[in-house]
Amino acid sequence: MPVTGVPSTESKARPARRPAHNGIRDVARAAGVSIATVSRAFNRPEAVSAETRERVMAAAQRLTYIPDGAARSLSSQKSFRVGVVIPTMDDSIFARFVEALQRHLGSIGYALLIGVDRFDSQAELAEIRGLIESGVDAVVLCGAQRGPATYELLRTRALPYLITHVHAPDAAQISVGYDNREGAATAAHYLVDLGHREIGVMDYPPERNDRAALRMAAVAEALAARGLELRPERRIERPFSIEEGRIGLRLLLAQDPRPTAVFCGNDILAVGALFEAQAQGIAVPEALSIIGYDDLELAAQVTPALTTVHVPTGEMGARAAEILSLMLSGKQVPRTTRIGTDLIIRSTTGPAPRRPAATAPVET
Amino acid sequence: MPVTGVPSTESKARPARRPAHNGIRDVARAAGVSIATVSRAFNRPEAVSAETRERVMAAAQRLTYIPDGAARSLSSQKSFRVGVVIPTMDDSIFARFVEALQRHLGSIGYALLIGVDRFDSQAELAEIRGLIESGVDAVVLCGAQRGPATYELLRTRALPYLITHVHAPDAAQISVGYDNREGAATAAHYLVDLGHREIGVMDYPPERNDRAALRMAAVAEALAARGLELRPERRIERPFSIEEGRIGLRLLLAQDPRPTAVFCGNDILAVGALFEAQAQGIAVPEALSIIGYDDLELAAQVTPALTTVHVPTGEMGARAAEILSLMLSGKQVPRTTRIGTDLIIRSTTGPAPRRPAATAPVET
DNA sequence: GACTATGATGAAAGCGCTACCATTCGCACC
DNA sequence: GGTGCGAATGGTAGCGCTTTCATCATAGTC
Repeated sequence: MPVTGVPSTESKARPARRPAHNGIRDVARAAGVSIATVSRAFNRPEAVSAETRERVMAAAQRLTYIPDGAARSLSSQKSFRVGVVIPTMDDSIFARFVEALQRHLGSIGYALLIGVDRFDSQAELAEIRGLIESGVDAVVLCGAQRGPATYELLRTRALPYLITHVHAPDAAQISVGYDNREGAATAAHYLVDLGHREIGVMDYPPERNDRAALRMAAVAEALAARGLELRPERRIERPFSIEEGRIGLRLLLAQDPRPTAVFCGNDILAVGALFEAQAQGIAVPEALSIIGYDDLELAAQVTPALTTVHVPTGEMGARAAEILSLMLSGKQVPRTTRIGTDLIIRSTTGPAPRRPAATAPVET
Repeated sequence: MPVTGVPSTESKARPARRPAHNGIRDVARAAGVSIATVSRAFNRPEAVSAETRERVMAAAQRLTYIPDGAARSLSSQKSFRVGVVIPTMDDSIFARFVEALQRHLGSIGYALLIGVDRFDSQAELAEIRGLIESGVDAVVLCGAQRGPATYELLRTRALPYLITHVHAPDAAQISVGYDNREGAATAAHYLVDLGHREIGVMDYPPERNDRAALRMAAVAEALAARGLELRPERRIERPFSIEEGRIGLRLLLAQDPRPTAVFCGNDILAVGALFEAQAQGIAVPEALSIIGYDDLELAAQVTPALTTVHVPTGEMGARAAEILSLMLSGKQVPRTTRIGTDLIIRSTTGPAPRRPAATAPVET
C-alpha cells in the first residue's frame, strides 16, 4: 500500500472533500463551544447564555456562516419552505398575491416555492408533486376545485395545505379568501336596481375555475331572486385577456334583445368589453353598463372609470401567511377566513336605457 | 433498567419515529434490491438493468415513493432548486418572466424559489441570503446594478448566478437579456425622424434601476447624435403606475417649450401619459406622440394603440432556463445572450406638429 | 481453461445539521 | 455541609439519501 506524504485523514469511501465555506463546526471551533451550542444559539437563542450567544454570533458573522438548509431540513424534518401553486402569472391578482405571500412568509423565515398550472388541475397535481419532492412544509392552493387524487396525495403525505381565493365555510379544507358569490351577487343586484333586465355575464370558463363558477351561479341566483332569468347564451365563457373581453362583448351585442349591462369576472375582460363598446360607438354607461371584478389600477384609470368589485389581494396574502404560520407551529387555525369585498361604483354603470337597444318582442 | 414489553429497537438518542411514508429502504425491500440500486434506478437509469429498473419503479409506484429532497440535497450537494429575485410582481414583465422561468426549469427537474426586492438592493441581498439558506444551486438576478457585497457573497459561496433583463457584453457576469440601449435609441431616432425636436423621457428612477438608466442614457445619446439635447427637466423619473404616468405627463406639459413627444420606459407609464393627454384634450398623435416599452397586451388594445418596444419576456425566461441548465451541468455557457427587441409602430406616434404647442423662442 | 474486461449490484461512509440525553456547575434551601 | 434543582453546555446518534469502492457474475480473448 503506497503511502504518500499526505496526512491520511482520508476515509475509505470518499475522497476528502474540502467544503468551500464554513460549517457549524468551524463556527463552534472559532467560538470555543460545541456544535450543539452553535445550533442552539441560532434556533433557540433563549437557551444559551447571553455571553455565549454573542460569542457564537460574532464567530458566525466573522466566518460568514450560513446554515446549510438541506442538513437542517433532514435533521429537523422541517424545510422552512412553503409552496404555492397559482393558475397564472398573467393575472396580476395572482402575481400580487404571490408577492404578498412571499413577503410575509419571508419575515417569519420561510421561503416560497412557486408552481404555475395554467388552470389545469392535472398540471396542478404535477406541480404539487414537484413541490413535495423539493421539500415544503405546507402548500398554498387557489380555489377548491381539483380531483380527489390531489387531496389524497396531500393527505397521505400529511402535508398541511391552505386553500385561497375562495371563502368556503362548508368545505372540509382550511381556507382563506373572499366570498365570490357575495361580490357577484352584490354586483348583480346593483344592476337590477339600476333597472337593467337584460344582463350578460362574462367570465373564465367555469369548468376549470371554481371562482368563476361561483360568480356565475351567484349572478344567476341573484337575478332569479329578482324574477329575472340568466339565459344560457348570456353566459359568455372566455379566457383571460382584453381581446377576449372584446370578443365576449361582440357575442353579447349580437343577441336580441341586446343586454344593457354586463358583469365581467375580472377587470381585464371588463376593460376589453369597454374598449369594444367604445370602438362600436356604444355609449357607456348610457347604452351599456359594465361591471368588472378585482379592482386593478387600470379599472380606476380608464375612461369612463370602471365600476368593479374590489378584492384585497395583498391582505389575502398576508392573512394566508399568518394562517400558515399558525398551522406550521401546530396551533389551532380557523377553518375559514373571510376577506371582504366591496362594490366600487365608478362610471361604467348607470340606469338602464329606457328601452332595449333592439326593440324586438321578448316572447315569440 | 426497566424493560417494557415493547421490542427494544429503540436507539439511545431518539425515540423511534415511524416515518409517515415510504422511504428508499421500503422501496428497496419491496423490489428485493439494495437501496443503492433504487437510488441508481432513479438517478442514472442506464446504470441498472432494464429488468431491475422496472421492478424498482413498480415498487416505487406502488408505495407512492417520493424521494426526500433534503436527504438528496445533503448527500449530493445539489438542491435541484434555483432562486430568482425580481424587483416587483406588479410589473407583469417580471411576473411573466418568472412564469416562463418556472415552466422551463420545472421541465428539467428544478424548482423555483422566489424573492422580491422592491428595487432595493439591500433587500435583494437579504433575499439572496435567504435563498442560499434555503438551498439553491443557482440564482437569477435582474439587472446588473448592485453593491459589491452581493457579488462578494455569491463569489464566496461559489454560487452560480445569471443576470437577466440586460444585455451586458462587457460585464464580467453571465447575462441574458435585451439591449435596453438599442430599444430606447431606436425609439428616440424614430421620434426624431418624425420631426420631433422637443422630446421628453419618462422612466423609473434610474438610481435604483440600471435598465432605466440605460434607456435614459441611450435616449440622450441618440438625441445628441442628431444634434438635440435632452434637458434635465425633460427627464421625468417616476415609479411604476398609470397614475404616475399621468403625473409625469403633466410635468412635461407644463414646460415651455412643450415636448411634442415622450418616450416612456414602460407601457404602464405610457398608458398613463396617453390617458392624461386624452383627459386634457390633447390629440394623440397629432399634438403629442407617445412611445412605450414592453409591449404589454394593453398597449395593443388602448385607443389609439400604443407604439412601443416589444420585449420578448417569455423567450428570455426560456433562454435563462437553458443557460442555467448548462451552468448547472458544468458546461460552458456564452458570457452573454442577446434577446432582440422590436419597435412596434402603432398609432400613438406621428409627425411632429408644425410648430410647438408653445411658440416660445428656444434660445434666450 | 485461465485470464481479463465489462456490467450489475451491494455495503457502508458520510453530507451538516438537530435534538436527545448526560454532564457539569452554581446556588438556594434545609 | 449535603441535597436538590435548574440552567448551560457537550457528546453523539441519526435524518434519508448519494456515491465510492468492493464484489460477483458473465462474456470475451489468447
